[in-house]
Amino acid sequence: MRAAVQRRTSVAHTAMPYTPREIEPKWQARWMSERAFATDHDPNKPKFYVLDMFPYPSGAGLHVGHCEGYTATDVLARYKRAKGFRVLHPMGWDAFGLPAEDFAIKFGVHPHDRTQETIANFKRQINALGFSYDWEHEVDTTDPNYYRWTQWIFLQLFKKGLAFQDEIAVNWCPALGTVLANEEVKNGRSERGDHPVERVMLRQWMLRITAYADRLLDDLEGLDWPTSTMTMQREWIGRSEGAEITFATEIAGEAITVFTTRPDTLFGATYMVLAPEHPLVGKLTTDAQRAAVEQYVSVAKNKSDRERQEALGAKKKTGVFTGSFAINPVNGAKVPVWIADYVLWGYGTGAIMAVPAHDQRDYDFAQAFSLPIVQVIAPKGGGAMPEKSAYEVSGDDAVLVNSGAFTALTSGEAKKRIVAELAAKSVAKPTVNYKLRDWVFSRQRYWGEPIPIYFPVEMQDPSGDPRKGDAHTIRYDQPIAVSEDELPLRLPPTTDFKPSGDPLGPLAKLKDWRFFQKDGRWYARETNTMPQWAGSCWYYLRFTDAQNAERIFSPDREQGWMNVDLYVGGAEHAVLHLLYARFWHKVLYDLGVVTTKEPFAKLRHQGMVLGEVEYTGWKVDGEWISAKNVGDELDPIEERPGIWASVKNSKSIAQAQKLSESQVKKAGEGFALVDELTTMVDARAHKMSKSRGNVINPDDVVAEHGADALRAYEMFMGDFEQAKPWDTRAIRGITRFVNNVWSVVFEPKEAEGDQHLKLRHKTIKAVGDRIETFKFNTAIAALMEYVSALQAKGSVKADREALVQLVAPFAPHLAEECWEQLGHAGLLCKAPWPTFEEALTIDDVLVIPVQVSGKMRGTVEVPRDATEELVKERALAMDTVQNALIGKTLVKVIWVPGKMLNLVVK
RNA sequence: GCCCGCGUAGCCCAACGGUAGAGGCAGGGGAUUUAAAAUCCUCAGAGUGCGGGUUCGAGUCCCGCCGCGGGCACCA
Repeated sequence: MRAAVQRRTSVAHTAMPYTPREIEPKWQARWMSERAFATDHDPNKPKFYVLDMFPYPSGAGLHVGHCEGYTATDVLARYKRAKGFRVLHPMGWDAFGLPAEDFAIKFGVHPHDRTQETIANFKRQINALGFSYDWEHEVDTTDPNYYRWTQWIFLQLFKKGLAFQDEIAVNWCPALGTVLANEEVKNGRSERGDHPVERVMLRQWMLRITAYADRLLDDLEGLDWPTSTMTMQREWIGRSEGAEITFATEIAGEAITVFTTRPDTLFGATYMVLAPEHPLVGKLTTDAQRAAVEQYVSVAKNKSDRERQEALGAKKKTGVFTGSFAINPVNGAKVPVWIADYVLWGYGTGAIMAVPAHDQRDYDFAQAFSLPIVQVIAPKGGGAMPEKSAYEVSGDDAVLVNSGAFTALTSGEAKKRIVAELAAKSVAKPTVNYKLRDWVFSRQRYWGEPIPIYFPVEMQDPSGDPRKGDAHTIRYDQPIAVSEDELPLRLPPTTDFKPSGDPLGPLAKLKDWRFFQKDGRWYARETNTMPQWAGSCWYYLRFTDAQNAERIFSPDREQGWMNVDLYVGGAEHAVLHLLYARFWHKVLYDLGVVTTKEPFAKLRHQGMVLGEVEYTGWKVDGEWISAKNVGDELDPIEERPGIWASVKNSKSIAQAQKLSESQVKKAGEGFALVDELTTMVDARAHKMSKSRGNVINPDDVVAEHGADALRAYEMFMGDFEQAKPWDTRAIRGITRFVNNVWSVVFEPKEAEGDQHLKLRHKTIKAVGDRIETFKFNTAIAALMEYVSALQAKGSVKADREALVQLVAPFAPHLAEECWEQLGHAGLLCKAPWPTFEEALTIDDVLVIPVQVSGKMRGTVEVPRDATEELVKERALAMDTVQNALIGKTLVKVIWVPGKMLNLVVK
């Protein structure tokens, strides 16, 4: 009998189990068939444009890091829809770029085909997570209907003189077969692939982003962006105010102009330095010095950025004297002119006045070559000067010394006066400089947007054919825009994508495409393509009207949706993508194509999702050593058994040994071997990487726990913007939570009366507030509390409905299934957000902490509107308070209404 | 070297300047089970990296350090 009852109970449980594997596809299919997330363009509703940084669809598929950002935007999108907003929540593909092309070279699959495969896989993964994207607004940067407009924008840049060609020293990466933007080079190596980069002179397309430097800087003001990102953009633009000052030389008619931010230190300029590339180098070099100078210049020019970097690390400065002198315009002093590669040709005028007393770099150089150091600035009101370094203080805290008529002025005042005096003699002018350089916009690869430009071809023999290799000259100096009605200029089909080492790129090999005849004349197309950044510079605009076949987008749509209300993506794009997109946006604004000055009103970066916490012990020759004796990790080598590192203060190599939790024990601040408590081990989470083997694949998590659990877990892990480790065990907590929500709805326990009324209203308020403030982890914590209460004490229907609605943004499939169970025929994602009454979120009885001189002595329970008198009276009635008052005099009472009481005694 | 962020129970993380604990993981005990898993109940656990300061009161604000992570790096 008993067994029979048991069985029946267990049957009742299994009759309606929570099976994400079934309900998730069910609701995904329903959402799709009902076009549940089709964008509502109703202008009478408030708008909310919530955007993810669209991904490059890599072959590796979606990453749990993507999921975090996409879940956050999806939570907001679903929440805002429920709050009555019309929401634009699109997704697309930043699909041009090197990996597909490299894959093509390796496996012979056309980049287009490969890209479509990887897009399909990404889309499958995204849909499996139940994100509410409107695929009717999808864009693909490699689609000719999209890049047609990327090319159109390029032509507008060209017509405005913002796209131009230049012969410049570029970062040529032989391994990648292309040039790279300055931004794509780190420590003299390519950011992508970590290959060496060389400096070579090449004809390049450039975009004049520097013309927008001030606006890119000024318009940051007022954006709701992370301060760190704003700071990085400001520093990247690097606006710096100073003056250009001209020094006469010994050669008539040849003067050296320098840029300085410290004209107040002019009396301390004891030598000058020209960059090795400076055009005056040859003229100023004396015969006696010529051999040495030529030697130095040729070495410097061939130095890779990597080598320059290493020289910087060593703090060793190199240089050579030209043999000639310049005249300091402020005091007529003769100063020697040197050449050194610590002066950059690309910044300012490529020449400096060196003030070793007040600039550390000049100081180091002067020390190395025994050049004079003259102090001209001192701390205001006396004070210590550094003994072995430059004194770099300026402004009102520093005054001039040894500076003729300007002595005793503050540094700030002297800057103005000296420039004014020299300006009157036309040897100085106030100048602003930027670190920002113009943007190198051409790439020598196949898989990118063709640049819609062609050039006249001059044939040596007028009847010759350049396609056959007949002698000809391409007039690169006469670029012609492809007519707008001929766009898109399609990428020609080919099977040969291999970079040839030829800076013209693979397209140059397609002679039938490259050369064409018009009105009896030959022309040659530009064979470089655009960089991957191009497509992402304006995709957020196309999203508003992705299927428009006639124009880039309709003005109605642009005005109806821009600017982006919330933009979410990785901090790695803090400078590059965000700066480039802002630049294009401003150009489009000037053209009247868009109506907002800035594209992204609010920006948030998701924190990195790290791998699981790992315990790592270190061994040298089979013996354990403490982790603190281990130096830097060595460069990763594929397929090695452990990770290797140098050992501090020795030539030994340590090998990493992965340890299980049972092999380690907490010891003081860190962890040690359980058998050897003095040997410390590393306990930390590492970045997910293939080589470390700690990558979590979302597909696996969905298969095991379901999409809702993955979504909710990603939101629960910790602060959205902070890095946090993955914890496979901790997902269980979320799985339990999801199950609990399920059982509250499917195995309801009726409560006697609406006993959760206040908790319900508090929870509705809390979840809404926390979604809006990006505190998703605490929103879920509030829901966990609520669900626990409903499980423990039973619920009424209003509880169950509120719970399901509040859970919906995080676990939408579960919520839809529950909503249906609660008797609703329509979709939950179409239902309005629950409301709360403020009065019901406030407690009637308060527990007031009582302190005596700041120390906790207990609490008193009082009505919500209790006065100070009442609380004080009850507090004084407590023994713990009385004991603390013995022998003391009450001098002050701090009463924070509704919060706490503090009795201050002496 | 400079800039930014972060250091709170074994772990992940909460906490308008006002009772250090919301939530989760792991752990102990118990219930259920032939057993295990799952589930439920329950218990315990830190004084907030270190040193100063401001305050009636500091995890929170200020100063100086240490550690971790990220970014920048000869920009005159």
